[in-house]
Amino acid sequence: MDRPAAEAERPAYHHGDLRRTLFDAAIALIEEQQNWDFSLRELARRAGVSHNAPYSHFASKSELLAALATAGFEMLSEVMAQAAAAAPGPDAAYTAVGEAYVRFGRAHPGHYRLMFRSASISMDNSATEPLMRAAHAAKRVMSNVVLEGARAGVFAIDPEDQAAIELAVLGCWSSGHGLTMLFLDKMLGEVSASQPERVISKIVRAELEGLRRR
Amino acid sequence: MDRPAAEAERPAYHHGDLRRTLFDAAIALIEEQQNWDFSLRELARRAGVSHNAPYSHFASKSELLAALATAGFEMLSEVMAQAAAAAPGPDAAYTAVGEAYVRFGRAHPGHYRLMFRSASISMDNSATEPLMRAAHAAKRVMSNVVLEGARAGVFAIDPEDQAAIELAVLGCWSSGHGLTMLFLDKMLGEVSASQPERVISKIVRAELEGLRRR
DNA sequence: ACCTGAACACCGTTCAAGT
DNA sequence: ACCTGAACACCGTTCAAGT
Repeated sequence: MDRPAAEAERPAYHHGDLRRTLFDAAIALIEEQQNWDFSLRELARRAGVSHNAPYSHFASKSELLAALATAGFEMLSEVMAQAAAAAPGPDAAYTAVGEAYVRFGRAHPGHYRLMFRSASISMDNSATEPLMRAAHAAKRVMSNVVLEGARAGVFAIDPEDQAAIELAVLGCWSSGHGLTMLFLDKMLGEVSASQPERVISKIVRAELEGLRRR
Repeated sequence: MDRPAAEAERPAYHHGDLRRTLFDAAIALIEEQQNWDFSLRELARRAGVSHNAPYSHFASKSELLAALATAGFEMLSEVMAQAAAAAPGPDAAYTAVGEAYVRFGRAHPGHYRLMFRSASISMDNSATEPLMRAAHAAKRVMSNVVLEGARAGVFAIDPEDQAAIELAVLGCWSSGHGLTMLFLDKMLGEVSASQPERVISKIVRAELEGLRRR
C-alpha cells in the first residue's frame, strides 16, 4: 500500500534499473514542485526502495542534482541543434534556436532552473566536470549559429574576431536566458504573460536585428 | 561561548530589536552562502536567542524570505532611480540604469537571486502583496527611463503605445537580468568573466542601440 | 554489487509555559 | 508582547549488516 504499483513488476531485492528510476522520479518531483527541495527519502519512497538505496547510485543529493543538470544541458543542446539544422539560413536558424531555447525553459521550469543553479552549486563533487562540459556544449550550439551568420555575411560581425563573436553570443544568451527566467519567475505583466509566443518571437527578432546591424 | 559577543550588550530577555537583528543576520547568511538554505535555528543562534524567537517576528521561514526579497526590490529601485536622476539625458540614463542594475545583482548575488525566486515561491503568505508591489515599483523605474527616451524622441518608440513600451522594457530587462544571472551562475567564459565591466557596458549599449533604432 | 535498518545530528513548526 | 523549552515529524548521511 505504501509502495507504488510499478514496483510489483520488479524483483524484490535487486531492482535492476534503480538509477534510471531514481533519475526519472527526481525529474518528475522537480517539475511538480518547481524546485529541488524534494528529499532523498521521498525519492526513495517513490521508487519503492529503502531510504538509503539512492546512495548506491549517487554519492549525495548534490551529485544527483548535478547529473540531472548535465542531462538537462544535453537535452537543450539537442533541441537547439535540431532547430538550427531545420532552418534554411542564418536568420531563420537564429530565430528558430532562440524560440526553441525559451520554449525548452518554459516546458521544463524546474529542470531549467536547476541546470543553471547547479553549475555554481556543485563546485566540489565529481559530477561537476561532465556538467561543465554539457553546459559548454550547449553554448557552442549557440555560438555556431552566430558564427554561420557571420561567415555568410548576414550578421555584421567579423567571423575571425573571436571576442566579437563571444560578445554577440553572450548578448543573445543573456536576452534569451533573462526572458526565460522572467517567465519562470512570474515576473511578466498580464499583457506579456497572456501572449507568450508573440512576446518571445518579438524579443528574439529584436536581438536578431542587433546582430544584423552590429 | 556559544553565544555571539554582541549579545552581551543587549538585555537578556526582551531583545529590543530582534526583528531587525534577524533580518540583517539573514542577509549576511544569504550573501555568505549564496543561497537561502540557512536554517532558522542557525539564524536564531547567530542572534543569540532561542530557536523559536524568530517566530515572534516572522510567521515562517518563507515569510522572512519574502520580507527580505521585498527589501531587495526596494534597494534596487533606489539604486536605479538615483542612476537615472544623475544622468543628463535619456541615453545616459539608460546606460547608467542598466549598469547600476547589473552592478547591484553582482554585489548582492544571494539577495538578488532570492528577489526573483521568491516572487514565484511565496504565492500564499501575507508577505506576498508588498513583495509584488516592490517588484512592480522596480520595473516602473525602468519603464520611466524608456518612456522618457520615447517622449524625448531619442528612442524610436511611440510613447503613447503602451504595448510597444512594455515590450521594449521587457527586452531591456531580459537582457540585463539574463546577463546578471549568467554572471552569478558562473556561466561566463574566462574572456567575459575577466573583464566584467567592459562586457556589461557593451551589452547595455547594444540594447540601447536597439531602442534608438526600433 | 546492491540494498536494508538502526543510528546521529540536524531541521521547521507547534504548543504550553514563563517574564 | 515577546521569548523559552519540550515535543513532533521530518531530514541527509554514515555504518554495519544482509542477499
